Amino acid sequence: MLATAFTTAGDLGNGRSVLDAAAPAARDPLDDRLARAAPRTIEAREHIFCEGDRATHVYRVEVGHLCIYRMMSDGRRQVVDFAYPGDIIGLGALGEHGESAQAMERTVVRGMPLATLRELAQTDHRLGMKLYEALSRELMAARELLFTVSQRTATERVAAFLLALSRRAVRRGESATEIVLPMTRMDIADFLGLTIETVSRTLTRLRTDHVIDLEQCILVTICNPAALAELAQSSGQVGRRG
Amino acid sequence: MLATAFTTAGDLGNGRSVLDAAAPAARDPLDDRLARAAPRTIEAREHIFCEGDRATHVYRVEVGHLCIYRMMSDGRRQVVDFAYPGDIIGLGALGEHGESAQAMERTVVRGMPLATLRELAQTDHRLGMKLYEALSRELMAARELLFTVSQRTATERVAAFLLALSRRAVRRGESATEIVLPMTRMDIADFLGLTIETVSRTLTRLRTDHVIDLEQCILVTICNPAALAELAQSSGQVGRRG
DNA sequence: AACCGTCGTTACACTTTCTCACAATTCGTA
DNA sequence: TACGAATTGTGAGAAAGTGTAACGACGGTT
Repeated sequence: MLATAFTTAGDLGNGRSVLDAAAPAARDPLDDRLARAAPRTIEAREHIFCEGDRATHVYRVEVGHLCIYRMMSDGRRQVVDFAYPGDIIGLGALGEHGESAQAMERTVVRGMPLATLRELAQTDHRLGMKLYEALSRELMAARELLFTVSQRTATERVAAFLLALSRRAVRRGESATEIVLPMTRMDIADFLGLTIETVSRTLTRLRTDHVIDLEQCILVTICNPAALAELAQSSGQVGRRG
Repeated sequence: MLATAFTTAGDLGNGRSVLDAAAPAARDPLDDRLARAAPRTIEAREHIFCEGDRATHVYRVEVGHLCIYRMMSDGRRQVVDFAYPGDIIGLGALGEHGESAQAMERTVVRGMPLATLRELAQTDHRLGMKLYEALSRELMAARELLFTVSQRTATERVAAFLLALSRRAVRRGESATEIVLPMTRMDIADFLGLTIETVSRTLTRLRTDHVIDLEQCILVTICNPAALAELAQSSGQVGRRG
């Protein structure tokens, strides 16, 4: 499912998608191989791999959700991405992993040894290109997130985040307006470069403004997608060059 | 020079370097090819390519400096990287460029058509791997910058930025303490997610604290590298989890 | 069922950074 | 060399987001 491995981060943007075109539904050697791989179950809060671990496999998420993050020595954390079913993780690692991958709930993945992947890529140039493209897409996603975190206000970030999850849900054939947040407020905060309080406050304000509805902290209903999109773009102006 | 194409962004971190090991000085087919390519001169403020342009070449900087950035519809800008001599740019682009590349002064690059690159990569797997690695390194760099912008204070960001430039200068055989800033304050601000005023103020404070010395806005002398490194790590604490 | 720990929400004081205004400096050009 | 334009530096007030703390809701355990 490389073609569908768009990341949350990549979707934070303004809808522009450099690489959207030409996503062939053709059989994928990586897909085939992964389908035959043995599934592996990770319990909630456990890690598939950690920062600094030797990179041995790439994984595809089958069931559940993962949080991909990096830690700083003083405890500050940057969530780099959330992995959903169909997403491939561990692609960028050379030698050792630069991030940790933690299951947010009980999660099932299928893994494929890097050595095998390398062999396959050498014989099948199409696969090689696909890997390159997937990595390139991750780079785009990282820069999109960088943009969001660096230039946007708290409201814009949260709104963009919800819209990203919405688009992603649609891509999986789920509802665009009923969004499940499998991650904690802390995860969201560390993803968007905010504090949990600000995330909470912002979500509350979106609710009182009737842009979204919140149930049990986990289920978000987008009541006013247009307003949400508006907020994601330019909040109440902001930015010296607004 | 793929092996030396570490980016400013990638150096912002705490010195950890996932990929430092095994940088073979061996002949590189990409290098060979680029060395034979015709040089192209770009005047100050002109672009090699712009966001949305069809990606046709990868380029290696020979002389001068480039600013790689993305624009948002409302004018906000995110500088993604600064390219120095030896750096390769345009690697991640698939189809069309996701960023613009602007010369900060008169700059010379050598370009290589993507088609040629693709051909070479198909026959030479070593090159294919190198390209993949270079892209992976760019991803790491992007995430490092994300971390910096997302989690660090203004002082930490500026300090980390100066240290990154210093390391980079060393790598090119230049002085570690005498740093030239070929970019404007605006470029730095848009790189670090700050305003020019904050960048200016922060630099001034570093100077009054005798951590650095400033001459002509462009030449920075690091007087106290240890203090600068200290500031880059954890400023005066800050961060709820400090 | 009561307890405990975790997570999320809310309020308020506080800090950092931003915005705006203007002075000083630098650079390019005449 | 002098001028004008652009860039950079500085200060004061405003705004956004943070830190702290208290409280409530939820889920698992005994």
